[in-house]
Amino acid sequence: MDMPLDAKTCWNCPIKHQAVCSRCEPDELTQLEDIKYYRSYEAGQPVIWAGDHMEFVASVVTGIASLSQTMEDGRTQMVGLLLPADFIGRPGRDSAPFDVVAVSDLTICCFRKRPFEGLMTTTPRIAARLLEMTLDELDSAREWMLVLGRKTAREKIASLLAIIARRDAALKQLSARDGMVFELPLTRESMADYLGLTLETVSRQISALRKGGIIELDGKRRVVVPSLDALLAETGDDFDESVRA
Amino acid sequence: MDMPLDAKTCWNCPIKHQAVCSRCEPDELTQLEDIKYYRSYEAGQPVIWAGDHMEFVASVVTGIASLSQTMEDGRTQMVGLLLPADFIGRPGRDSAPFDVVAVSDLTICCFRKRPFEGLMTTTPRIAARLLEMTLDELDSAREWMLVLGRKTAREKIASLLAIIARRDAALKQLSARDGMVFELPLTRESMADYLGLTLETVSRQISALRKGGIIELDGKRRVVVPSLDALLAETGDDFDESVRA
DNA sequence: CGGGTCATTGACCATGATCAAGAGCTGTGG
DNA sequence: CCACAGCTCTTGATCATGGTCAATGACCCG
Repeated sequence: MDMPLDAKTCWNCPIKHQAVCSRCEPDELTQLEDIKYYRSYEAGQPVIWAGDHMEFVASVVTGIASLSQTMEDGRTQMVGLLLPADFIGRPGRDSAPFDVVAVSDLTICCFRKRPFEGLMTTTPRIAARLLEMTLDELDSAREWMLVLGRKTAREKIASLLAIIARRDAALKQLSARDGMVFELPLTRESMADYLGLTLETVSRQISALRKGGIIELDGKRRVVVPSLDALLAETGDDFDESVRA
Repeated sequence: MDMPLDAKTCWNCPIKHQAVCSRCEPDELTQLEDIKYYRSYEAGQPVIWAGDHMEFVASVVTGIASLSQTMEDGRTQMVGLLLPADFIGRPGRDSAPFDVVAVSDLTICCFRKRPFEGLMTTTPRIAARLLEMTLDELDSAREWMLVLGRKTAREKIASLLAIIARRDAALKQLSARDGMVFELPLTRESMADYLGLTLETVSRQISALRKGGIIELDGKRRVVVPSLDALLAETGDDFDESVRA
C-alpha cells in the first residue's frame, strides 16, 4: 500500500508528465510539495461520498478509481473511470458531486484545497493544464453518452474492451495489436455499472464474444484479442474513427 | 435573423453576465470586440460537422443548438443542449469532435480562434471563466449519463421535462412552481435523440404522463405542470436532490 | 384543397432484465 | 488434507420494456 520513499517526491513521480502539475517549473513544484500529501486505499474502499465536504483535490498516482452515482432504489451508474494522472475534485466547489471508490488498490496525491486554489490564480500553468484535462474529460464523457444511449449490449461490451485494450497498450508504451493480452481491471458488476447493463447481460455477451472467436479468455479476467479489427468491428463505431482515437 | 444593432456590442449583450467573457474588464471587452463577429442560423441548419476544421470558438447568444453524434447506420445521440451563454469549440484543438445543429433560430458570437487563444494566455479572467463553465458542463454530462444508462423511458421523459421546466423558470427569473407553463423547444425526434429512445416511445410516454395527470398538453408543444412534486416524483431522483439542483 | 411535417396509436417482436440454480475459485479451520 | 463458506461468474427460463413497422391524425402553409 505504501509507495517506495523515492516515489514520494514530485521529481520521481510516475505521473509527472501527465498530471495537473505536468507543466510546472521546479519552483512551482516546490510550492506544490508544501501542500501535498499522499493517501492510499484498498480495492473496494470508498474515497469520497457524494455530498461530502472536500478539503482537498487530488491526482490519481497509481491504481484505478470509479466515479459513480446511485439512485434511491440502488440502481447505480458509473460516470467515469479515474486512471493514473486523472484529477479528483474541483477548485471552487465545496462538496463532491459523485461517489469516488477505489476499484483496485489506489494511491492519490492530495493537495489542500484552499492553498491549491491560491496557486491556481498565481500559476497559470496549473490552471491551463487543468482546463485542458477538463476539456478532454468532457469529450470522453460525451463519447460515452453515445455508448450508453444508443449501443446494443454486444457493442457496449466490445467498446469497453476496446477502450481498455487501447489504454493498456498506451500504458505499456506499445500500440494495440493483434494477439495482445490484457487484464480486466473491473468485476462483471462494475462493467455492468459502467455500461448501463446487468451483470448477467455482461457475462452473457462476454461469452458470446468468446464463442464468436472475437476474444479468448484465460481465467475470468485475462483477455486475448486475436484480431483487433474484428473487435473494433463489433463496437459499431466507424472504423476510421476507432483507429484515429 | 439579424439582431437589433444595439445588441451587437458587448455592452448590450444579453449574455454578458453568464458567458465566457462575463468576468472581463472594459479594456478586455474592447480586445474581444476586435476579434468577434456574429453568425445566425435558421432552425434545423447545421453549424458545424464533426471533423470540420474550426477557425472560431463561439458563445450562443440567442436560441438553442444541439451537440450530437451519429453512427454509420444512422443511430444518433445528442450529447448536449447548447443554451444562451454556452460555449462552442475548444481552444487548442483544431477540429470539431461533434456535430452542432441549430435547434431553434440561433445567433452565435464567434471569436477568431488564434487571437482568442492568445487572449486566453494574457487574460486569466477568460481562462478562469472557461474552466468554471467547462467543469459545470462536465458535471451535467455525468448527471445525464445516469439518465441514459439507468432510467426507464417514463423517468427519462419526466427528467427532461423537469430540466426544461427549471431552465425556463430560471430564464424568466421565476422559481419553478405548480401550474407553471412552458414550451418544449424540441421535436419528439430530438427528445428521442437526447434521451436515447425512439420517437414513438417518447410520444407514448408523454401520452402516459398526460393520462396520469402529471402534465397537461396545450397543442403538441405547450406543457402545463399542475404539480411540480408529482413531476419530480416521476423522475426517479432523490427528492431533496431534485429540489436542490 | 393537397402536400408536407410532426405526432399519435396499434400490433407485434426482440433485446435485455429478472429470478433462480449451480459452477469454479480462494481462503479458513477442523 | 479436506470440508465448507463466501465470493464472482456462468447459464437457463421466463418476462417486460421499449423497438419496429405501419396506419392514421392534426396542423400549417402554399
